[in-house]
Amino acid sequence: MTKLKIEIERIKNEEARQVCFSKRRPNVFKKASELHTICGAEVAMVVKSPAGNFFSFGAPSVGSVLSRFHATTTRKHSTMGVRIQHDNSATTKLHELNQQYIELQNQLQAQNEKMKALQEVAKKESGGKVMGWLDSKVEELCQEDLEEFKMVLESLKYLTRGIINQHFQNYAMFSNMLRVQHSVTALPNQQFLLSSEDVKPIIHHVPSSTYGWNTRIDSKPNSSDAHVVGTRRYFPK
Amino acid sequence: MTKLKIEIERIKNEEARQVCFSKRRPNVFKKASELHTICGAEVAMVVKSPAGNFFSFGAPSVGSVLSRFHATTTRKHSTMGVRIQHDNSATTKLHELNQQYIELQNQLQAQNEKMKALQEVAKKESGGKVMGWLDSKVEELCQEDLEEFKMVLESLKYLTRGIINQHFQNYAMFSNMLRVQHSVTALPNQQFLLSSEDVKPIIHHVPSSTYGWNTRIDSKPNSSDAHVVGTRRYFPK
DNA sequence: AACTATTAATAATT
DNA sequence: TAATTATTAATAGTT
Repeated sequence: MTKLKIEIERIKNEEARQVCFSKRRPNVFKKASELHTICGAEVAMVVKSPAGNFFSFGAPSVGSVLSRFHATTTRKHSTMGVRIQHDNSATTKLHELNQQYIELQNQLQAQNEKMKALQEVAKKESGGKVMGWLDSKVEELCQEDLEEFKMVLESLKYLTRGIINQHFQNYAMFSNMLRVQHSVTALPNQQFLLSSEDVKPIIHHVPSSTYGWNTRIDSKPNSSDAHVVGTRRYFPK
Repeated sequence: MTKLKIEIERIKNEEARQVCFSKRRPNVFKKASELHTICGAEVAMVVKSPAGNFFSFGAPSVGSVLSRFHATTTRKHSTMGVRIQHDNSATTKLHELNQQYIELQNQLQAQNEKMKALQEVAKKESGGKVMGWLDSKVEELCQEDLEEFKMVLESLKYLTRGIINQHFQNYAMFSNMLRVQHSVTALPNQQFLLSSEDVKPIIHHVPSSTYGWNTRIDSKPNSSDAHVVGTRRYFPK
């Protein structure tokens, strides 16, 4: 993202990782804060540093946001509703869940890989104008068949080049020549309706405490990444 | 922060505020995701949009981070409403896994529901109106069902091919009559207008670099924020 | 910890 | 609306 674009992947060197965290964390909080101030959104954020220290940010407060989030989500699914069995059954259940969990993760990972492949296709298909607006969205698209999608992209590129407009223009021109009353504007607009169902919420339990703005919660009183919130320098232009 | 530096203060115009939120929110989640992937930090984030919709992001999961945060903070701040005792590692691990498992399930479920939305579109919008699907929130549609998606793609291809064919047919007809080459650029531009309404968009993004996710959770299926999506004009190049 | 050369984010505009 | 663009903000590598 700067000086050199880096891959979004784990930094292997531990110290460098910690440094990067210390640089980035305040900015994420800052963005979250701005989202609150500028847009009026409520935000709750908890971050655990690679060193194991907790940081939190909440506006108006972590607790208020989370409790409302919890109240909203628990209506449909209750995380806590799944009772935790003790000891014997716990171990068994753990094993089961672990299997299912791994399986689900694999599915998701597979999808992510497909997405990446899609991105590759999209990048190679550079050119058309429609491609431009498709491009950004493709990054977030999930689907199965690369080849088919490629074909669609190709088709869309033709559309981009104005074939639809040319079609209507030629049609109008042709009509004029024949002295027939025809206008492109007489063509009915096409309107579409998209409807969709509500998404089932993600589940989690909700602490109810309230924290102020920018808090670091020390599990250990040490900490190299102990400083709070962004240092920012402004240079004369 | 661009074009013109703006003050960090509440945007008064409601629509503009919502627009700003829609632009900024994904970036904040992205930053949070990167903090996890690059630095190995754990992140939990809950955002309530100005319209009242909840979004969440968690890596490795909202629940796992919050429960650990909770476990840490409860020892120091006794104001916590929910107290979780982790007696043994198996039980603790089970709880975390359970939460992650449920979240993953929900994510997959959401994807299936998106698929349903896609199906609806595919069924209602036969032939030419598939463009409406493209015109709308494509980026928010992820799905599993290959067959159904194929249907949409086929329709799209059909549409495209149809228009192109018509274009060429008319062009050929016109050219034959005049026996001259002509340029469409000599004609005033016509605009082909597609519009679509999106009653209730589903949002579910999976950052490709992590197994974190963010979700919009609808607290009420009403929709004060139901809004028209995508009037799109296609211009000749 | 400070410094830029770059990339990323985004406010305003179209 | 969504795409574009002119700026500002964030930051990776360096000092």
